[in-house]
This record gives sequence, C-alpha cells and structure tokens, in this order.
Amino acid sequence: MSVTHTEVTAGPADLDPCGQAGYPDCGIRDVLDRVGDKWSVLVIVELANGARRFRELQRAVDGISQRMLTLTVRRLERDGLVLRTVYPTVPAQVDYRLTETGASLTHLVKALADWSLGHRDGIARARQAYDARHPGNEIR
Amino acid sequence: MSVTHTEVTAGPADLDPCGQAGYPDCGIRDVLDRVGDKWSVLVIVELANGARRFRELQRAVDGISQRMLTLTVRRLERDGLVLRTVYPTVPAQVDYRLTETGASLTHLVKALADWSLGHRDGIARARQAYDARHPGNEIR
DNA sequence: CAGCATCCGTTCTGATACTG
DNA sequence: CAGTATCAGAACGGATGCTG
Repeated sequence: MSVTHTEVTAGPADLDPCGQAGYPDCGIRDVLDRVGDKWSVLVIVELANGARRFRELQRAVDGISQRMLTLTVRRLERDGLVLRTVYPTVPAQVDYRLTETGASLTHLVKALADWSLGHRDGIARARQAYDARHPGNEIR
Repeated sequence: MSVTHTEVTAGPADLDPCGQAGYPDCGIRDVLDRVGDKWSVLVIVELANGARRFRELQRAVDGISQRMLTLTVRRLERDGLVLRTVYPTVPAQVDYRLTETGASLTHLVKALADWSLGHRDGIARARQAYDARHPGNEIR
C-alpha cells in the first residue's frame, strides 16, 4: 500500500518537483502519513509537555481508544519520534517521551495546532456558507 | 501575509486544554483532518505555486485519481482554503487557487514538507532499526 | 475538459474481551 | 497499569462508465 519512492535529488528548499509527474512523491508521503494521521499530532502535542504514561496519555488525548493509542505510540516509536521506557515494576509502568527528532517536530506541530485554532471559526463559517450555497451536497 | 490568528481566548502557546478530558478537542480535529488527509497537503503545495486547472493539478499531484482530486479540491473549497473558478467556455474550464486563508497555510505545509524531507532518511533508519529489534512485528 | 455516479475491494477504527 | 486479540462496521480509494 505504501508508495515506493525513487531516489530524488531535490533540496529541501525546492519542493516543487515532489509529487509531480516523474517525481513520485519523494517519500514525503511516509512522513506526512504519520504526521497527518488522526492521533499523532495530538499525542505529540501532549508529549511536548513532558513524559507521559500510557493512561495519562489516554486521558489527555480525549476520545482516543486504547487500541488507537497503542498503535499511535508504536508507530511514533518506530519512526524514532518517541522513546518508550518500560519500568519493571508491578504493575507494569511505561512512559513515553519525545526523542530529539520528535521534539524538533513539536514547533511545527504546535504551529499547525495553532493555525487550526486560529482558523477554526473561519473555516466553520466557510463550511456553513458553502453548505448553504450547495444544498443537499454531502461532502463531509 | 503573516499568519494572524483570530481572537483565541486561550493563548496559542497554551494548547494543553485542547484534547484533554473535559475539553473535547476544541475542534482542532476538523482542521487537522483536512490538513492531514492523503492529498490535501500535496494539492496545497502545488497551488502555492499558482492557479492550476483540474488536469494540471491531476498531472502535478502524481498518483491522485480523478475521484480523489475532485473530493480533495471540493473539501478545500468548502473549507475556504481554495477558490474554484469556472469559465463558461467550451469545453469547460475551471481553475483553482488558494484563498488568503489557504495561502496562510502554505508556510506551515511547506515547513512540514521540508521537515519531512530533512528527516526522511533518519526516519527510514529508525524504522529499519525498530523492525530489526522487533522481528515479526507488523506495525504497518 | 471537468466532472458525477456507481461498484467494490482494502484499510481504518472502535468496542469488547482477555492477559501479564 | 499496559497492553494483546478479535471482530464488525465505517471510511477510504481506485476503476469504470457517462454527461455537459
């Protein structure tokens, strides 16, 4: 399912070729998929405030199911964005914290969350306006 | 045009309440879902370079199907991030361009794409290492 | 050209139940 | 506490055919 990427020699500054015909997405997809998935951003934002245990995370990220939290932190761990530490206590205790790489993402992620908050109302209004202009148009 | 955010009671710096128990995600989800979906970012990046017609977009965003492009631009239009203009020519001609709001997102999106490129290799290595440490663990 | 409608397999998610 | 396992429903995504 994942898109295979071919070696592309494009500098970070020049994003144009990426995703264009002949430049099969560079592999940004891989990273974007992670950043873009339903819960990663919220988890990262929470961890930006410090290490958290599993339950703490679940309580902090409202609405996330146990299963999804597990999957999310596992993926983040696999990508090297989050460090998982198991303490051999009884009952088991595990905490999660951002790695340096993960931390380097936080300001971007926060900026994104920030932008979201700042434009939330405007977007909500835009949606209402659109829906009013296009009655009976289910775009979701 | 700098990214100005409209009156937010909780300062942008303090994102903590969002997504926490009792603060049902504030609605960041709505916005994040858009930003985070499979194609939006790529479309936005492409439109950041100027107005594009439907076909141009499809060619530029490698791999996107007609259906997905349609859905993606519709959603972006609905959210007020993209402006759709129809020219009554024959055959029909339509172009898409970013609105100011949409444009204000490009910095963030580009920064994100940038970060992705910059950390692509590191993440790939982290994944390999993880997979080596956890044989037979299909995380996706 | 720029779509919309439909079919249909794949993936994602959440709820539920159980374990070390 | 911190998971794993399973299962069914929802959402996603592509292919195909048709229209103005």
